[in-house]
Amino acid sequence: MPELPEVEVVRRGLAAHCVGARVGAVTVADSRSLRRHTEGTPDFCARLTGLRIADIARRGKYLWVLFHAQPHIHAQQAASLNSVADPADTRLLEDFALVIHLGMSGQVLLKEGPMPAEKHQKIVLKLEDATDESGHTSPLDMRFVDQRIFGGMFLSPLQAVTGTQGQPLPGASMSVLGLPLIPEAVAHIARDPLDPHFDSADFRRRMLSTSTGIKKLLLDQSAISGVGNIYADEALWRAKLHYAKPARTITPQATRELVKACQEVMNDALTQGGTSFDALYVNVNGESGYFDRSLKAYGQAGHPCCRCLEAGRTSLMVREPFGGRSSYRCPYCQRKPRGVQR
DNA sequence: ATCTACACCTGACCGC
DNA sequence: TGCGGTCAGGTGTAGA
Repeated sequence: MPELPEVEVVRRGLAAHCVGARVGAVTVADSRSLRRHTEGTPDFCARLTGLRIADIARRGKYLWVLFHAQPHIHAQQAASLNSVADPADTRLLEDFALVIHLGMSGQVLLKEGPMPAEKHQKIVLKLEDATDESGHTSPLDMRFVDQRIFGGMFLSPLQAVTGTQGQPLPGASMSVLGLPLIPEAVAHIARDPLDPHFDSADFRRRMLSTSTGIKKLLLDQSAISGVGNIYADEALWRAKLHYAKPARTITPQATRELVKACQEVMNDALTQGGTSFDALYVNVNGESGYFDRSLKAYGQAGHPCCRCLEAGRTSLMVREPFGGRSSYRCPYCQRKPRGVQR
């Protein structure tokens, strides 16, 4: 299941190979992957064809591709700036972005054209002038593959943002004519804990203004983004917090430790997931090696809590229903708060 | 207004 | 062997 670290691995792979490439033919094999593109498949294909990729950005689990403005628009913008039209000027971008969400099972693969189609291949963008492993330019397919079709692609207008939402994103220029921009569809997403401009004061305000439990808030992408069910359980285990502890009862110190736990667990996953894209293949299916080796809570029901084991105790991790899904915790380290049903 | 419930999907797995 | 039921779970929205 792709959460923030997996999406960032994809972003880095795409940035390395696709920036500077030009979009050729666009093929949509399954329009359900364009569910969120309300203008329809032909519009999607027509607007992308011919654009040159300027950058790849990410916030939380959302990923998006920025394009250089097409030549005639570029010339208009340059004229209004009273400057020389320079096609290499990355400030001059198309006014929409290609937004990608991997959902539960989405992958973005980069393959050389003749390779056989993947089983659940939904959308293919032919790229000219992509960058191969040896740094040379070559044609490449960007393939969106998605078994369960919870993810998808769509075009979303770029809009100006202000305040901390307007600080630059890591690893990607998002500025057009000096204005910070973000796709409309992503504007409600909070900055993630690996973002240098993550707004911890705002997250704290959200904690104090709700009556819900802490895990629910961790999964709320408008409060803190990039955290899914797996990393929420891992972070709560590291911070020794019960998932149902009311967020407003958590101390400022414990809040800092929880945010730090989110950062650490996702950085660990990023370090391990980031090792696997030496081939011309952007690894994206959330089953990086991290899953097998390093999970301390998620999926560990019946196994000893390793922190308790080190302290000479034997507590077995438990799985409990949580909002129609599952939550994993140590019954000793993550005690149920008083007054909480479950 | 805020919160809950469900729809969207496919494949693996389990019990009969 | 097969077949129905359950689970996995991020997101947006309809409904309470």
